[in-house]
Amino acid sequence: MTKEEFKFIRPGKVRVRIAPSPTGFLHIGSARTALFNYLFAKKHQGSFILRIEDTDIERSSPEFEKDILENLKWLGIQWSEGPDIGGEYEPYRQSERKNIYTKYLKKLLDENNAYYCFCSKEEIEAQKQYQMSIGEIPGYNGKCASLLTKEVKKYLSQEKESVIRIRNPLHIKKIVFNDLIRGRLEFDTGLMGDMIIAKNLLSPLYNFAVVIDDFEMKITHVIRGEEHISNTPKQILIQQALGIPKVEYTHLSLILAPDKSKLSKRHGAIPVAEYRKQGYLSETLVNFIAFLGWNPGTEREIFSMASLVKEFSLTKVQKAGAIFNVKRLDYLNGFYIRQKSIDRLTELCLAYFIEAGLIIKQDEKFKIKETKEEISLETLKKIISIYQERLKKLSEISELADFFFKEKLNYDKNRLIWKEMSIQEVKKSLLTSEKLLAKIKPDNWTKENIERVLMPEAEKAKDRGVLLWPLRVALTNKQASASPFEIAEILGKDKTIKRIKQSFESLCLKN
RNA sequence: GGCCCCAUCGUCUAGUGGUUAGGACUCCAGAUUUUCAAUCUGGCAACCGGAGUUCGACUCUCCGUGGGGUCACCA
Repeated sequence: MTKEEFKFIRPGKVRVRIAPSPTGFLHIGSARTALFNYLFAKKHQGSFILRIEDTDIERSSPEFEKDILENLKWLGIQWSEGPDIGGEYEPYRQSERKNIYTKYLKKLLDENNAYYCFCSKEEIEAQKQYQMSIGEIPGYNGKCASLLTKEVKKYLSQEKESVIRIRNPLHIKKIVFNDLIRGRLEFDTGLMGDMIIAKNLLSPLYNFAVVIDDFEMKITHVIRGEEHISNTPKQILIQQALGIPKVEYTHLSLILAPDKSKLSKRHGAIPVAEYRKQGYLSETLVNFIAFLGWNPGTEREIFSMASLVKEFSLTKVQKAGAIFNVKRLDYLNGFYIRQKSIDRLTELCLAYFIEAGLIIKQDEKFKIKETKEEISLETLKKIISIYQERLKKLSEISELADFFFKEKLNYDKNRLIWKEMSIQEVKKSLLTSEKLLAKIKPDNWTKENIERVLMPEAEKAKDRGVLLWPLRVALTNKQASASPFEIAEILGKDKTIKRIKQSFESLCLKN
């Protein structure tokens, strides 16, 4: 822990939260904010709270909330508090806390720190236009600020449309707070008009609900995206009107699209669920996201969640926004795939085979979809193991290994040809392979034996590819693949011989 | 436009007054290899500009420039 950070932290007392609104899927940006909050909490043995900010009923949806919860859990970012539902915690929801906001709203109104405003939207808009036209800063002019109680009551009883505004205390000229990443930040309150904090007693608006909740939930540190910097003075103003303590604010730089704009719904903000579907591992995403704007200051770059917790420090977070670099993500994912045990990797990959319609699962057994022939888990493991170090994303496995599950391959004649070989030479090469392989007894059909039989023959030519390339393509019909010995072993003697014959025949066809 | 934030290789970054400016990804070359990966070795590549402070600035200050955020009865 750095000295600066220490000033603000009492171990065990830290309480942080993430407060997503369920108006979209969990994307990388909010996942990172969640992760940093989580790491900070764990690092200081504190609490990490999930609060769903669904005060905007129009835009919120349970579908999004479900997505947020699921993917947070998948990433291993587990909240440590909330209504208990049998060993698990529900998140807090603002929609379930309305009476709390009402209480504080009434208090503010009673103490005359807030007031009803009956100005129409049109009126406000016109005023704004006018202010801008004469070069003034737009802001509410305070027309309703001095309404008599009698008048307010009258309008209210008439059900005249209204909102609740907070009174901007004139004696406060400047709002200053210390951002753990950015240092001292200062704002001029003169620039802020009396802001609307609620549509009515039952419908608080964002800035108000946040302040109340952070206070009620005893949040010590608010760690959120940079887009909230300008909300912070507003929230501090509300705290002061309410007479409640300030909390520590820290603003994380944004994750940027390749054009340096903010990652947004229409520009590259890919849902976490989508990465998951493509076959990125959660440990990849966690490691990757953590390093977007943070770095332990050493040269180590591979970190599990546990080691991240150990090393994490807010003060080491970069101030500038970071561009999301997919190439690096892929590299990391390849790394983590290579670390997986073959059992676990198989488990993960099977779903992709099934989804691609290559295999089906019936009564706990796997069958090749095309032939209904059973395929053992052992065989599937072998298939996956030979592609383990080639995989960048799990989803690639079905494309890479599809030939294991197909009866006939549509050979590309040219692909069977190695370098400058003629068709005749390719045919001869295939014949040689077939002849040699036929001699191997089925019981001895292992990759070692296959290699032992073929290699001496391949060595005879100055270029091993003369024998091995046509064979490999005969077995796979692919430009690139694992070694023919490994593939032949998995395919079995019969299928191997059959494929060599099929490819030979394809060479005999005109075009 | 107002207010605010930011600025080291193409990208993610280390660096807190004196360094051959380090690492990782990408890219390139070599080794290995039937192919593609993986792996190993090597290479290309950066302090936004200008003033100041200082014996000395990537580092501190100011001014530019550039990029970004935000200006709702959304969150």
